[in-house]
Amino acid sequence: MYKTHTCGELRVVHAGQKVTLAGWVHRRRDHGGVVFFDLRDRYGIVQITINPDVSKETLNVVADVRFEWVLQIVGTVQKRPAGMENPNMATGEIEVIASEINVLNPAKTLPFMVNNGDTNEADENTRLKYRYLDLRRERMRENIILRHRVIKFMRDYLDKQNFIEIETPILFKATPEGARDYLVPSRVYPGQFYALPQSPQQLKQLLMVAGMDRYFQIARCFRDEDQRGDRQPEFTQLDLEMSFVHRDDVLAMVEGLYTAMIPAVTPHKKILSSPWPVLSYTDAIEKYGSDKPDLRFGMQLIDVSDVFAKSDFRVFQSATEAGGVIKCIVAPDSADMSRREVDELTEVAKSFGAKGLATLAVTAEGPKGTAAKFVKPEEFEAVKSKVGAKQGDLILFAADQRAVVNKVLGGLRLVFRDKLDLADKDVMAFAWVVDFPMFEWNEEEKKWDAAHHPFTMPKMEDLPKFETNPGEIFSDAYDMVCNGYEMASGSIRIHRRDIQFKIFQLLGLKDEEIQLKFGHMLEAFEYGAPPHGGMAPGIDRLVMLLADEPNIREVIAFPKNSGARDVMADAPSSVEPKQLKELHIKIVE
RNA sequence: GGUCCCGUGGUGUAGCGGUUUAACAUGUGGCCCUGUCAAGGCCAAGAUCGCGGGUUCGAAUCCCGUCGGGGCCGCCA
Repeated sequence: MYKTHTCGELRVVHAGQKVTLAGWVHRRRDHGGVVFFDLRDRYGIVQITINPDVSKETLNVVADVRFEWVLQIVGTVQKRPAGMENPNMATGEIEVIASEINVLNPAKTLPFMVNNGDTNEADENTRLKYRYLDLRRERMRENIILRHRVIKFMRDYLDKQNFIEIETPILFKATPEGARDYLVPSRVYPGQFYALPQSPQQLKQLLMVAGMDRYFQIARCFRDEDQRGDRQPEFTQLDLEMSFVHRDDVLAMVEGLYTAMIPAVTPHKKILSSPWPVLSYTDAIEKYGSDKPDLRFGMQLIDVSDVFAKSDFRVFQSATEAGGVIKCIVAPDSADMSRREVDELTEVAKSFGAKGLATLAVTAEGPKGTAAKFVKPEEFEAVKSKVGAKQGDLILFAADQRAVVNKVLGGLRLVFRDKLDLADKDVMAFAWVVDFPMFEWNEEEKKWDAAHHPFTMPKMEDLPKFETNPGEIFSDAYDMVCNGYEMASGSIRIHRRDIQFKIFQLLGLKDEEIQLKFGHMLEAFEYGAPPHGGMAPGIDRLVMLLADEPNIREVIAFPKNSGARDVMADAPSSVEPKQLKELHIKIVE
């Protein structure tokens, strides 16, 4: 070993000991005669003191030393002289008086500073290009360590619950449904491809058929879709599956895991309510305008169609006549919002599909806002009392088809959350959303899509609707949500061949196609498949929330940028013609 | 695919039609300094303002295009 101790562990009890340390030069303070520098490793920072009275030689060595040089120090731990302690440092009561310094490796001038906390943070592309330097920063190091603790806790907890960790293949089979696959060409079979798994869904179900009973995996998943702050081309899920369970058994298991984990890994985070609230999908959409509601604050959507049933306001009239609804949210203390701010909100509303945005400000002089002159006094009073608006509040209306109204107001609700700082970042508002529709109508392709995935068990009592109205079939799917993010998604699965076959047919797959793509699943269900279900909590998003980070790139060691590029290694990149030839691939310009 | 925002020394910002030879901080180089901890002091180097075109007597500044980055919508079984 190059060292006897880590930089973070030395305390007064070590005083008098001769130690050897190795690490990076975090800062240096050169007084000409005496020189201090802070040596850093993963475990902390310690002050090294070069005193010419102790060793003239070390002073010469250290003259050239700059930021991020890698040094080995031999020295003696000393309690600092009275008044020289640094209470801001864990090791601030001691210092190491160097007797010998070895330069293990010098460093060029850095493209950005790694020792200045979050001030002057470099452009993200620069950080990603030099990710190995970026990861030296305290914030990144803490995020990566937190991520490790989360995964370690999950492994230990699930192990105690009789789960076993099983690896599944990364090279698997393309699926026609769902996200775009990342394909891997086969050298051995010209024109054929593996696909990287969008999730180990099929494999974990087959492990249940195999009698493994309780499976989990820290699973990498790949989806070739456009990026977001909370979406990467490859991401990590805690994939798990259980046999002989009903929905509530799965929920209880995962809720138990998270309820135990949060205080253990991030004691400062508070879980809003325990047990977690359970919302139906329909309730979530109607009350919060989202299937992943942020429950840290109110501002629920309120249906005021009845209040404006006889309204003279054209916008309201035409919405109700077309079979739509009028709903609103109440923004507290926002009546004095400027015209410009309201215009901005209107733009936001339009981006979610609204044709416009009507507002009513409750002021001392009566109603103000874009809808004020169209609303009768009795309507104003009625809506005020129905939504509980008080003076100073701003009521925002959306009038359109129900789905549009919910989406628009749901979006605006989150804008006000951020604008008015309504949500405490240290609160984790976990909840379950249950009873999802089984299918969604795909208007573009004029066919039914699976709302969750095609292996989800429909509600048994809805089975007769297969022939009549598939849109009214609900499923045993469930989501875990927290603070406006979908944190996990799962379902009770189909374990019967006949039901599974029917689902595929309804999704528009031809019989031969079903056999070709999913024959292995159907066949497996004929050899004694147990009832089973599971879910897959996202690890990146969870760590992002726990670390108070604004996007998941900050909790992934080597993430892609929003264009799905690795800017450090510069991938994807061209390959040698020889490689292409072996893979039987020709590039078409 | 659509839309909005951002590109100024190595890094982070200011400047937003004319005393700007583009300012400040930090970093870099040099000198001074034996108790600092974001050490301090003095000096110096370092940016044709992403790129291309246009408007103008004059463009970092206004307009158009393009490239790069980020957010949102679509997409994400």
